Amino acid sequence: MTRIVKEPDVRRSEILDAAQKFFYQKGYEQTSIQDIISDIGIAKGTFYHYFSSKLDLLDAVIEGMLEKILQSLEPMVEDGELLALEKFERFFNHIANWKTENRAFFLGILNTWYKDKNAIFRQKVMTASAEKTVPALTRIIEQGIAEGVFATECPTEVAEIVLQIGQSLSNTLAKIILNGAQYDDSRAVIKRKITAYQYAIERVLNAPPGSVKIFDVDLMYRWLD
Amino acid sequence: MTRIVKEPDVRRSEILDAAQKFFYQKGYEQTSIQDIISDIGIAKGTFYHYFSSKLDLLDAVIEGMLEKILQSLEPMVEDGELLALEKFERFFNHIANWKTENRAFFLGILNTWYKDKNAIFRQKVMTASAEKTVPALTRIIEQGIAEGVFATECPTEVAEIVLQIGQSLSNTLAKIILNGAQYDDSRAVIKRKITAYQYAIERVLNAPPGSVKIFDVDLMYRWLD
DNA sequence: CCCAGACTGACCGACGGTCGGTCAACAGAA
DNA sequence: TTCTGTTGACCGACCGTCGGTCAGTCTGGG
Repeated sequence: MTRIVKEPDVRRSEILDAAQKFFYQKGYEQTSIQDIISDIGIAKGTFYHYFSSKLDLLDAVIEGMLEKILQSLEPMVEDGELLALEKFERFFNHIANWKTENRAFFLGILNTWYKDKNAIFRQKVMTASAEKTVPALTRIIEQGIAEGVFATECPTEVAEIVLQIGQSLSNTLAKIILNGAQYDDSRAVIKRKITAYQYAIERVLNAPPGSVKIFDVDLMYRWLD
Repeated sequence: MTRIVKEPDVRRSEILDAAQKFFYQKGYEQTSIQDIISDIGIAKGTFYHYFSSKLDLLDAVIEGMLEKILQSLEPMVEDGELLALEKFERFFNHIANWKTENRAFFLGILNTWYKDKNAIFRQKVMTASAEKTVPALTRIIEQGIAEGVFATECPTEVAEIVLQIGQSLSNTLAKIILNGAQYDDSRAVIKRKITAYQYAIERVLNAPPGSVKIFDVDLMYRWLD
């Protein structure tokens, strides 16, 4: 076959982009390296010239995904004008909005995402995003303590727990949406879950009752179709 | 080869037991069906006579694991004498003690358990144990509300969150133990994590400060060797 | 005697990963 | 300028392993 040489950075990005596409489409396990190299037209050996293993590729893909989100989050966290509660709200809304903007895309992903076989991908993304996000959230919490709206002696640990609760809520809601068509009371369930989880976050932060408004119930309703 | 016929239940248990053994030893992904059938001396076809797939086997193994624990937990939950706070404490200590009793066994598992490749197993056990445990914990929380020590309008959701925080703490501690030898301040970190996570659970339950004593710091120290 | 169903193991396709080798670009010596 | 050695991007046949299939064999209870 004709031999095509490209800049290593370009090649690497090609592989990464194709991989990300397939991981979203079919999940990590279900995507074969053959899928990726056929798609962009390179040989098996070329792939292994850039990545030492399939797991290595997965790590690189996830790193790339998170880098984008973190960069878009950073200026808001560093903003000197915003109050901690506002930052806290935007922090979570940022992700929710991003998901909503790519609604069709995410609905397509949802099924793949929660397949048993996709556990590695799901789990890696969750722990990686938690790890990468904790420092920023910790700073927001510390600011909140200084402003007197939060109260904790362990901001980092509270950040970990808050993120955990948030992820847990996301998972719960996602599963409701997946089975949503089956039940009439989906709306009620969603509302109760959001209220309860949000309240729990408030409690963990020792924030004044009703001060934490992180999740938009109406926004979530719109996913039920 | 000589043909050996056994009672279906016996055969099934044989497979289940061997599978569990290997899953603990090598993890789910790293265990091949060949490993299992070689160990107990049956043919490939026999395996697929009892289980439709490797994933089906995994589900069965996990179900078996959880059934044992839940059964040993049930009488305590139903006990009419115990206070909710006592039940709550025992609920979590039961698991911690079980792990401590099988210390050597668990230390051996730890490495396997947190391997990337073992994500499916880990994740399935965690979600399954959460799902199976929520009802019992919900009842304890409801009892606590009746006794005036807890306060929530959504006991089930709080149960979910509490378990989530507990699992999160377990994971954090396990990772500290795994890398424990590297750091001097492991003890301090463990203490801070336990304190913070336990306090968070207290807050979520709206329990009186210091009333929830779920995790034993000294017990955890002993894992550092 | 017969047959449901427990049991067998050769076989299959797909997959992750390896390896010997090709070839263009380039640097520096002649 | 021309020759030559080195580098590293690229190629694809090949390998071992794995989950899963299937046509067929054996056997105990009715």
